[in-house]
Amino acid sequence: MPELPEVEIIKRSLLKMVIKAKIIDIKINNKNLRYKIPNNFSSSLIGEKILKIKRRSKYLIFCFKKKILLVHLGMSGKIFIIRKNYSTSFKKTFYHNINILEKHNHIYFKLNNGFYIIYNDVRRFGFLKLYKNTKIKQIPFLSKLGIEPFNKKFNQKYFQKFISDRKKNIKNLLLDQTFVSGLGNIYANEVLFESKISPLRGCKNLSKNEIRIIIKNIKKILKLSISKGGSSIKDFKDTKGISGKFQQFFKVYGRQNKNCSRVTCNNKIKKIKISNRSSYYCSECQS
DNA sequence: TTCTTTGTTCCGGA
DNA sequence: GTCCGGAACAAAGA
Repeated sequence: MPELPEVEIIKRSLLKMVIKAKIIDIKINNKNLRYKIPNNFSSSLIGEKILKIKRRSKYLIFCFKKKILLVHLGMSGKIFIIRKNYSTSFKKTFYHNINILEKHNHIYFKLNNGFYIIYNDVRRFGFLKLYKNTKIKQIPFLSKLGIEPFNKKFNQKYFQKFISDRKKNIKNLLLDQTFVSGLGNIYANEVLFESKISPLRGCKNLSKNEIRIIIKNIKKILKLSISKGGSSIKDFKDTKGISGKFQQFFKVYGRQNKNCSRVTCNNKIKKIKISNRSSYYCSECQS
């Protein structure tokens, strides 16, 4: 699932390979993503040069001269950068030895530097939206977002001020994108495990030290994941290889009934639902 | 056929 | 007015 670290890795790959390139053709196989791709999508983008690529939370932002393309990968969205002759079928293409199923390649961007950008999405919960003559801060999806976790202003003072009149539990607080933007369910679980805090704790009852630890671990785990993801992409061997690498990294997510990752603990990881989202935690280590 | 998965939005109740 | 959580939504695989 693409969360902030995965999106950051994709952005870095794109920066290396397609920055300053011009879009010379677009092929749309399926318009029905989260939001339907409008009819003028291709004609609006063909001829445009990719001037900047940014990330905000889990959103990718492609900047053109007077247009912005906003991309959200949803649950299963992927972006492939590939060098391929347009006349050849993509059906049997391998990318880092991953077989790309043409069935789920919804949009191809052909660039003037020999590369294609492919938007692939099995579940089609992701979306691409084009904005004309709009500033990044004015885009509705981005204007409501809270602070980025790596921002220095995401600190103790900010945290304490935000929770002063909140009744939420800490798990829901971490998922609240107006509080901090970019944490998803997986990393919220991992951060709380690392911080030894129960996901059910009311955020108002957290001590100063616990808040300090949570902030530290958010930054630490996201950074670690970016470094792991970056290196593991190189090592991907096949689809099994991917899940293996990711599972290796998770200490609590998806580990219900398995032993707690802390060697000093003999407890089993519990799985509960908090606000309809799966929460994994150790009832011994996290309180 | 039903359940699960995600981020986002909407809505009713407090 | 604002906060909170539940439900709905998108699609597909198990």
